[in-house]
Amino acid sequence: MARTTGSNGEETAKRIDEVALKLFAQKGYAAVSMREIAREVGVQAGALYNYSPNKQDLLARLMVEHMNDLLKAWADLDPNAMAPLDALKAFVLFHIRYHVQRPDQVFISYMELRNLEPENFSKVEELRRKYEAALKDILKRGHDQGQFVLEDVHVTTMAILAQLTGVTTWYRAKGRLSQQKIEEIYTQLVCQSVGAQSSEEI
Amino acid sequence: MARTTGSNGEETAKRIDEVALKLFAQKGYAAVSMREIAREVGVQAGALYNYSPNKQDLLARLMVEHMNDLLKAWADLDPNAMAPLDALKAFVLFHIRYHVQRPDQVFISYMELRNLEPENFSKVEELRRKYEAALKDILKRGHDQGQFVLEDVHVTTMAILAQLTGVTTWYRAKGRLSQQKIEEIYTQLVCQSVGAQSSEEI
DNA sequence: GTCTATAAGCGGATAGAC
DNA sequence: GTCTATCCGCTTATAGAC
Repeated sequence: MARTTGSNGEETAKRIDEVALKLFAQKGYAAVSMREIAREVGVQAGALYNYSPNKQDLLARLMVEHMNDLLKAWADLDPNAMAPLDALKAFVLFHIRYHVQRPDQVFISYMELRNLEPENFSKVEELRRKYEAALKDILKRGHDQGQFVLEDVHVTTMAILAQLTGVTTWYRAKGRLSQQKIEEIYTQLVCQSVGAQSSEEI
Repeated sequence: MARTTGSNGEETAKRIDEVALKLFAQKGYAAVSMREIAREVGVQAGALYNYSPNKQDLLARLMVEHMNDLLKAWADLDPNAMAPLDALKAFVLFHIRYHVQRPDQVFISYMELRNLEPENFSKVEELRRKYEAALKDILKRGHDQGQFVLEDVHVTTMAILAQLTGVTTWYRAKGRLSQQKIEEIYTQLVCQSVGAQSSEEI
């Protein structure tokens, strides 16, 4: 079993993150032991501590990195240049596609918040708020310009986010509906929910 | 500390459920120990096993009882007698009010599913599907009668449920908005999302 | 960078006294 | 019905050899 020769730090680091992510998403942070992660990576438990000072840091790092990636990916679309309705549609598509491609990252970043120690919680929460603000800005712009019919920007933001994030709980690649079809359904649903047309004026 | 005299089985049973529910919701099932539950109840850990054969059963019982209560409460409203739009509004109000009154029960019944052993999971899942079917039936009736504009009954059901359940993640009794105001916002949002008017024809 | 070995403690669960 | 005491496996994390 000992494979000191041929060991490869970078490869191990990558595998630890992959394995930890998968197991945390599957069973929950508290239910997964460092030994279990190590076993699946193919190293002994002690070796994990070359990459994270402790279990908590491993979780926090996964979550922070995910949130940063998410924010960057959204910012790369340059959404501020879009009209509110276009931006809203872009957000719906972006959010669903991001979920479908990285279900585990998205899942733990919502589910494992309560297992973060206060300091780490604050970091992740700040990034989460930034992501929420992305949708909030779109709704605010659309509301201010009279294009969206909604009662409260904040509540509507939270409602739409919960709705979109919920896709992870039931989406399966081999399911009844194609991903594209699901995107269409959600686009229509969200546009309708803010009183806008999803597919007119093409 | 020993208080054998004056012990009271029924009272203890109730307190165990209350405490376990609170702690499971706060920290997650796997992160809560039987000792911690016992401490908060005011008994020794061994005493808990007079009420549940093991920790898993304690969780499963809380979840099954909650789902049964939820289904009964909804059925008591006699929703089948209502027109689709009225039934949809009733569902929105019911779901939000139920969440706000029993946030912990609702929370664990969604979050702790993955910590249930297969047999218990099946039981809870069946009850969950029944609850989902309640909303699904409303949407189907409204769609069949041409009152709702929606692409897919199942996906729309899951989307609305996720949206409504999401209220627990941010609702606070002392928050900016009254519960009634939040109910209004969600009613409008949901009605709009299925292409129906929330407040016309009164 | 990884291993083995181990520290130090907490986990679920049980037995038997009262 | 509750307590005390206990079994024993598993937990995170560290130390030091290679």
